Amino acid sequence: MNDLTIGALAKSAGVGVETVRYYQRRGLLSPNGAHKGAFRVYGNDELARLRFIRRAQSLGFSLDEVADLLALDEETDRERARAFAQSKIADVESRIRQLTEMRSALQGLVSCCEHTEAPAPCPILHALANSPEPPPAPQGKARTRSARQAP
Amino acid sequence: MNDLTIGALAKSAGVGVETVRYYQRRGLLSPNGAHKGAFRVYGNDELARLRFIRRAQSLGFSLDEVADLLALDEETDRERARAFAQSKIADVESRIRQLTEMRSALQGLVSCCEHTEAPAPCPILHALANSPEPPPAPQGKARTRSARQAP
DNA sequence: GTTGACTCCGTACTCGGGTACGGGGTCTAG
DNA sequence: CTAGACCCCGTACCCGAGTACGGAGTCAAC
Repeated sequence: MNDLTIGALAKSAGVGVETVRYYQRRGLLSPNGAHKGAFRVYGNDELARLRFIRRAQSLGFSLDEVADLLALDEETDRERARAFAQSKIADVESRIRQLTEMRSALQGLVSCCEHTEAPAPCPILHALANSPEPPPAPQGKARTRSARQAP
Repeated sequence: MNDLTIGALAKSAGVGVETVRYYQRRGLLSPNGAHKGAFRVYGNDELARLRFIRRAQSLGFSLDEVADLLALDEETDRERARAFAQSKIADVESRIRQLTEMRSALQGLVSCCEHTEAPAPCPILHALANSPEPPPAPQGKARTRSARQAP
């Protein structure tokens, strides 16, 4: 049974110590368990759980959703898990559609810009200033952070 | 010259009053201008500017980027505007790629689930618990708020 | 002349997923 | 036995784009 300190656990899962502690605060990992001396030690089960969290996250599940996933039972909750995944697919697809629309609007502006002659006002800025389109909905950014650790 | 109060301006652009004031604080709209009595009045130029902001935002530009766009000159900054739009396209495309990967991973899980017989443990939860994949990078959500106003 | 809707201004809070900091305690190698 | 690395715990802060709230002033209509 390999006993990991929080630092070793974090490193094995590719996250920071603070992140582990944050997951504990959120209730995704249990904060009380075996101690060796004054320090808590973590086993393979907890490492697996931590990796589960990261995998689910990388598939687009929020930490709240990950908590729900963790509460499912591998034996009896197949239906629920599948429904969950399917609704997440729908979710992802709608975000893809939105982005695709944004891209084509932007491409429209750029190609318009490329086809107008030099001494004309910028068609992109002009379109932004005067476009007849209704201003629909802005959207947040999907920032992608990568590797943590090792400063 | 139609003079709008802040509330009328906001409504014409489909945003909330607080949003207008927020843009003023961010320097996207000027906070000092004509007054009629004790209240500030806004003209068509300011309405146009506000709509510009929303349109750019809906194309994926952050408010900081919108500020840069607003600083461009329609006559002399065509190059810059086009480069800006092009880099935003690249941006959007990379988000699309990410989401597409997420979708196919999810679809893999679901179809695997559909092809295994009933009395087996849930393949989705199982995969999340044991997948060999390296846990790469999670990603933030592109939440899409829509119309504001009208509570 | 008062009611109700609106404006002004400032500060503080929201959400999500962490990161940073600081003062202590502890563990281990040299 | 001491230095340096690590742990514990709590609190506060970051980002982006707003939203909420509260007190005070003001305006238009009835």
